[in-house]
Amino acid sequence: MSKPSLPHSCKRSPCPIACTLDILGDKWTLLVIRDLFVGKKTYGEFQASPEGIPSNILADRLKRLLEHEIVEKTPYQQRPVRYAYTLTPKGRALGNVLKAMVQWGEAHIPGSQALMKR
Amino acid sequence: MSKPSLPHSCKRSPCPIACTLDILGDKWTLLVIRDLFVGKKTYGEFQASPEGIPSNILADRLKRLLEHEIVEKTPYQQRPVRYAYTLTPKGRALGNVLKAMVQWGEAHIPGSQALMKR
DNA sequence: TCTAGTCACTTTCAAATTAAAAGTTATGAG
DNA sequence: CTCATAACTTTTAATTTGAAAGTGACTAGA
Repeated sequence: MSKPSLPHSCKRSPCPIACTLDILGDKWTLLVIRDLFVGKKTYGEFQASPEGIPSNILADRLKRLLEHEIVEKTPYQQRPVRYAYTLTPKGRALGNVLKAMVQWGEAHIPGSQALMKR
Repeated sequence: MSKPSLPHSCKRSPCPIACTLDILGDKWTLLVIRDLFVGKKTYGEFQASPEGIPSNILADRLKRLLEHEIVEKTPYQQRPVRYAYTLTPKGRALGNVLKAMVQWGEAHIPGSQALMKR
């Protein structure tokens, strides 16, 4: 017994950065979370964002975020049933990550400009 | 003339989060930057990190980080020539992004524990 | 000189992921 | 019926990733 089998989500190492990237280290996940932060709630609204996330990727990412309890899904109407996604406290805690990225992007990437309020 | 052609690095939209993710939105890039923050400098040191980045991916990411002037490469010896990578000011400015990820990971991912100093 | 070893990559190729587009399901409106 | 909408799912091709082996420039040792 050499590898002590990392608990839970930590797939590669116990480093919190590696663990975080195992969940949201890709091109799309944090954009969905950004959308939730600015008040978007539905599948259609996420799809309508200017970056144009592919539909299958969106479905996959929402599923992962649900599994990790970063977002919640509740029906906002019956017949036909339609869903609203919202951030959990765990998801809202990602605000600082987004904020740091906004700051870095605005300071260092020419042409980037904040759309996010706050 | 409908699409005003986004300047420079902004591939998908002018949102600073999207622009930032265009550069470092993947599973490995921020781990290399983490390594640089803790003082690792050489290709071999990056490869030796516990997550085990594949060699071709490491080469690709270092190239991208050089292109974006997030890291610099300088020979630290001749005959045979060997290189040291270091963060530029632009790269060091990513400290807040890493810090936010460490905080979130430690608070929300069971089993994750900081290895990074400060 | 021959052999082994180190470092910093590069190449190869199979497997996994992503992207684009079209299709599905449930339902209401006309 | 037929059309429209929201929320997905499926299909298929293209791209990216990962694992492993290979390369080039040397150095040190037998």
